[in-house]
Amino acid sequence: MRPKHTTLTPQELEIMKLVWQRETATVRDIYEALLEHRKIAYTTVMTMMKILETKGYLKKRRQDRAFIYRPAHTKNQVIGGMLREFIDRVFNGSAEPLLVHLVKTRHIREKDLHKMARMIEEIK
Amino acid sequence: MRPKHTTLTPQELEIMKLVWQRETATVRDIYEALLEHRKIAYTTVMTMMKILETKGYLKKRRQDRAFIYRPAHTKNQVIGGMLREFIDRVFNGSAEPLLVHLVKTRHIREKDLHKMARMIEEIK
DNA sequence: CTTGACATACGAATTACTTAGTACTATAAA
DNA sequence: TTTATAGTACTAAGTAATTCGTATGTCAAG
Repeated sequence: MRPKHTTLTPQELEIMKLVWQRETATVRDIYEALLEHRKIAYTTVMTMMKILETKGYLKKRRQDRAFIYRPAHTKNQVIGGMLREFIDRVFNGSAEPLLVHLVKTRHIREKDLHKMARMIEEIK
Repeated sequence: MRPKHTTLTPQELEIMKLVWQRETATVRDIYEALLEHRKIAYTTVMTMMKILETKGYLKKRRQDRAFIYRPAHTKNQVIGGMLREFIDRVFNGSAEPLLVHLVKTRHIREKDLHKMARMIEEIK
């Protein structure tokens, strides 16, 4: 059976970001990183990481007593998928109105656009 | 008390889009529009629109027997807020990596970037 | 006046998300 | 060997999101 949609929820994404930073991580690693910013229980982190494994975002492997987790996909793959889903849902699939928003709300500046134009030149 | 976060969920957004298109709408209007694409109960739509009113996205006014709903905020305001929230959550607040994604995945084309550059010129 | 159509009000059921407690196991230190 | 520590497994509970059913009221047509 297909794993449905299973998009990353906010808390799941927060954990994934930490794992991507590290390439590899234990529950304790992530637990301690999260603790810097907010109160959370160790078992909560464990549950989340187990869910992430079930959803196919993390792979685990036993090392001594603990599990070592690593990302199943690159950050670019996953973030790219989230971006596509967002554009589909909010902008009906076309990126141009998104860009209009970025420009009009000054989220993006002229010099960044120029930087992008240069980037396109390099790609092709 | 502050209204918490109350971001638009996917189904709520779907309804809001239809109301924005119409400026003003009854439950029946939206119900019939949604029916074109999927099976849904009239009361489901009613509940959703009531929630949208509670969250402050819709305003209602009685006309004869039925309520007439209208948007409490413009589409640009709300979509802009969603975009900002997305950028914060996924890209830690900076729009530039988002742009990089758009370019690399060919979601956005060179000519659109040029169009944007021209738009910036007009703004300032 | 009765009845059918159409509206709201209320509430319930299901699923997903988020958090965390308790029980159990294995290792390492005393 | 006993015990403290650090790990997993299992379970539960609360809230939000999504869907829809039943009860009820009102108006208009017959």
